[in-house]
Amino acid sequence: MWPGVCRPAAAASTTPMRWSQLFIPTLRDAPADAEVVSHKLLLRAGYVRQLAAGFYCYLYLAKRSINKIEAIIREEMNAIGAQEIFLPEVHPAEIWQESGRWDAIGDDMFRFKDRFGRDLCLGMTEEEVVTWLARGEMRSYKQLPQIWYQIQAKFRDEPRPKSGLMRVRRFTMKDSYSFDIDAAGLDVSYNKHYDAYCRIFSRCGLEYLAIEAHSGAMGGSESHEFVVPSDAGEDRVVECAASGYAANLEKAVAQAPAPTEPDPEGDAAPAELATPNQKTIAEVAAFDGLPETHHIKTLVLVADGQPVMALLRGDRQLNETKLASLLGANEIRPAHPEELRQWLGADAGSLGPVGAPKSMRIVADTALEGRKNLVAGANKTGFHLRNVTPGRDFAAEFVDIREVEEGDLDIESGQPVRLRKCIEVGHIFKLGYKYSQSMDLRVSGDEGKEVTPIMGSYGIGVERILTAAIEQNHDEAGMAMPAAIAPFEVVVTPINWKTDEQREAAETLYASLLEAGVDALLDDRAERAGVKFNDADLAGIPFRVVVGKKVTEGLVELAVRSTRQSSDVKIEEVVGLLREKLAAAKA
RNA sequence: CGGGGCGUGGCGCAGUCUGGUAGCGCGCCUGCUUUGGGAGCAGGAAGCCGGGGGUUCGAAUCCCUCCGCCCCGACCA
Repeated sequence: MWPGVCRPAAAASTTPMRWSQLFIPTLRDAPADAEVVSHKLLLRAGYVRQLAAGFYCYLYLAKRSINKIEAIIREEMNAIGAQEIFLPEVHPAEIWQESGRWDAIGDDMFRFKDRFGRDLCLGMTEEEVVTWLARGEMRSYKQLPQIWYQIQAKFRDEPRPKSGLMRVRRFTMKDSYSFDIDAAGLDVSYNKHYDAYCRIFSRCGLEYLAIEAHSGAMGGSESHEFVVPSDAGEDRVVECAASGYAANLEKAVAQAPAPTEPDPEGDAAPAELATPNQKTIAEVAAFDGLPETHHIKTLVLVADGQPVMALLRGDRQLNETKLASLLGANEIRPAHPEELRQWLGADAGSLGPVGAPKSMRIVADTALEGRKNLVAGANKTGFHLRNVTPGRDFAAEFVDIREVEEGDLDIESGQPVRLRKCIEVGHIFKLGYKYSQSMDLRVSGDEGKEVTPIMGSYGIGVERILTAAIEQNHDEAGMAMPAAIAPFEVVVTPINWKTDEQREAAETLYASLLEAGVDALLDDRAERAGVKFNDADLAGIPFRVVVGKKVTEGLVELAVRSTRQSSDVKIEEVVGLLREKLAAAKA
């Protein structure tokens, strides 16, 4: 009854790696609700199943792949002297209240109460916990620097989970935290992470970019994101091949092309122009016959309760992130129509800086600096003003608040930049003193005085590496996983399991692969060849050794998943050849 | 949270408009044949049609309501 019992004894020790015994539920058709490639393939290849929106079960293949990713991360983290720890995923509200994030974060945090009514949350990240830990135990500058890391589940109550494992509510993160005595020390810890991250993503077989990033709600100064270019990504990255500049669109800077025509000459005072029902820049430009670049786009926003006027050249878009960081605002929203009428006496579409209340802060994009005789709203519904000259007719702070667009010119090289969608796989932050200060972490310094350590925090999304690897390596047949993170390195596929020579040769070959340290799988199913080939291709196993008729001549076939090339190889040479190919693929 | 779509065996879908007690393909199980890219034949198992309420002699189908999932947007370390 038990198949294993009547099999040759040699096979008994490795039973779990026989395909016939594994639970790999491959699907011929992709479930209808999967949209992006990696999501479809993860489902079809039997890697994952969804439990609920944003919550996934990782089946055997996914788990093996994730284990390999984690092993690479551990090796590289250990190599920079980071110490692995493991923290609770449930946190008491108190520590988050101390840092101020209990209130700052909002609905993204899963919160609940225990039986006694105490407030708890599921960890989204663990700055508070490590700071609490350090505060209790760290006494002296002599104990610094420290780098602690863990690989742990993280929870975020995403408003819209999507795209398979790309944006989920429970995921695995490698998060690390550094404590240093001063900024120079933080630079060292930060750079160690930067280098380790480069090695990790390379070893995982990803084509990635390290880009300048916005530090967002994390606080802190410098920040880099590690991203993988892919259309399935959600981050937009500005890149200049000539200079090597790369930055998240949220903070990217570039030079906007010059206005399409020179500014009109003359120094006439602003003059009213009736523009009935002409609201958008495009409408007004069509109406007055001037190019969009000769118009001032006026946006009124409310930043943490304070009204702010943002001015842009007509053809440009506001970058809210830039504006928010300039203002130091947590929350920014467009002003309501009633507010506009109250503050400026006009409706959206006719707003402008001339005659705006003195109390209103006005921020103008640098692309408006030095311009003259432009068109702006008159703060009178249905009217605009001609001959508006910044500096003369209104005062403003000139700051770069515009969003970079494809084709804008790189600051350094002057070459056009390009915009690419990317998947964020890692992010590193110089936190500064945000947590050590708010949570009273101090150690004694070398002169006996207390010193506040400076911190950094560093994250890697483990499942995002898997997702990005699939997005970057697939074809019609399925995944073509990088060897370093594929669930198995090699699959041995006998064409006809009932043929004694093929079965025995496959068993022997499989055993010697295992002995040689190759992570191999034996496809011992009584399926037809096509089924086995298709499943192996779907699952993305990098190398396949086919044991067919030619085995009687001492030949097997070696197929490479990524190139879909195959060739006959002498059976006694396969193991050595595979070891070479694997070493090369994982280098 | 706004807009759109979908919920019928494991997967993909039809049936809903026009009410009559559920069907197709793939997969699964058994047997025989077959065996180098998702085999053929024969037989078989499997669905309270997302939940609740209502209308009706009768509801997958009509009405009300709730829930879930996907997509676009908002949001997002």
